[in-house]
Amino acid sequence: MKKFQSIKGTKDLLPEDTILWREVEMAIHNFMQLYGYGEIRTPVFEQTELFARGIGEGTDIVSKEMYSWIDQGGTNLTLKPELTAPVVRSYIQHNLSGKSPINRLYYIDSLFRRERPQKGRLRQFHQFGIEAIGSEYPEQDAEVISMAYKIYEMFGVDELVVKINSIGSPEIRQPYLQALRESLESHSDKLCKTCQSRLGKNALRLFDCKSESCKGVLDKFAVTIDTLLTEEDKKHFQSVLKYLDAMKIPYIHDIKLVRGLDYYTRTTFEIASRKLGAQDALCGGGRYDKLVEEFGGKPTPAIGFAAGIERLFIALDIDDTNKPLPLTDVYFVALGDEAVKVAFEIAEKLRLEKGIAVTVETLQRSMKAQMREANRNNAQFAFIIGDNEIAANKIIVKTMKSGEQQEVPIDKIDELFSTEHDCNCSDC
RNA sequence: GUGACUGUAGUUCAGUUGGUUAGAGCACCUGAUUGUGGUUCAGGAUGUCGUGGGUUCGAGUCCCAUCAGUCACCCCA
Repeated sequence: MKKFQSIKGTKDLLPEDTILWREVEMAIHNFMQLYGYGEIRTPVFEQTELFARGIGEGTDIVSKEMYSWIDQGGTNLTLKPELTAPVVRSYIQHNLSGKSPINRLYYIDSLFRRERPQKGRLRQFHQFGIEAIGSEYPEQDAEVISMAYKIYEMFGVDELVVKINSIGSPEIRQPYLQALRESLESHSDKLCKTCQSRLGKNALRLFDCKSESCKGVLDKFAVTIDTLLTEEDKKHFQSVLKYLDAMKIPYIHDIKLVRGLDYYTRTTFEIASRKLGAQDALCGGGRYDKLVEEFGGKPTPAIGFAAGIERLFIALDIDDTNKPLPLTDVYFVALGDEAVKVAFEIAEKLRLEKGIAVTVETLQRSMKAQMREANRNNAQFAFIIGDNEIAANKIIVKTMKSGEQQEVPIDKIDELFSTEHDCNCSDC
């Protein structure tokens, strides 16, 4: 018999995991609300062309990592590999610019890229992120970058490194690439093999090379982008840095920080943590002042970031020992079918009227086995009911922690919870 | 797409130069306690040794292929 298993690079989240995921998601929702950002949810798939034009045909994402197919109607569709393009599409489609000149949006979502899985990289993975659409001013950059920083601070992630750079307007991209190639042409023999091929097809990525000898060559000979920035670009960038200083956000101005997606302009940034291994970027983002126009909207400046949730978990050092326990308030130990009937009735009443989490035995197990289950479920109380108790119209209430137990008349059960009880649940 | 390493019970892992019936801790189940968990004690079940082929009298162990996982490259969150 064939055993099915989840697709390579995808993960099941079991109850022990989802408790934590929900906590993290709730924290993100609360955080975003504090900054006045509204949640946006877009469909899991879009027209392939949206990503091809938004992210860029030449990028690895579009050229080899997308899950794309032709549907029965002949439309070319793609599971979303990132969210800026869908959000911008939605922004234009629903005319959000007409409702307000500034739209602050955030999302928590699943993304799909067909890459070889490794630490901090999956084929279905999760990101949260924000898109602030409408402001060209540096204070918007500062707001977005500070939010990325503050949310990691809130989660208690340490060893944060914020890298920031300006890559200028799209107009200087081509001249810069040309200048970069020219500056390195005569030294290309000193570069590693991958860098030699990068020089031709993806020159900006040269700066990511980890080889010491390549770094040396680059430091010595490579033209950096700041030499081509316009006065306005420079002024904008300096203002962003000034705001960050004022907010006491530490950063490194990394003139080698470039981002892979075509739509970025001016400010780009990245937050990394040493905890993560080779894929050390927790989040990345930047300005994309031309994308709305590119998609047929009015010229509208924007900036955002995207943050990997799985990578956040790695940075948080979550393991089995600090995972929260599954919780219930009451485990109903029921002996015999009459007892089960009564237990169901009482359980339902407590759930509805008192908001108490009650689990009723459904395996007809021995009392010993049921008690063990109560313990495993981390129940605060075991309610024990059998023929004797039914005859006396009582149930036995055992406090698991102390081991004490008392008989309580069935019609007085809800009084146990009449005042604020010492609830087990994670919400209170 | 490329490379390295790893696949043995639910889980974490032992398993000698190839040798009979493949083990341990934890978890699970039963009992000690006829209706009382978490501690203790006694016992119990559990495996197509990832899969397929090959070498051999004999393969968990050696060889080949394949699949899966992990990490790294490329690239990205």
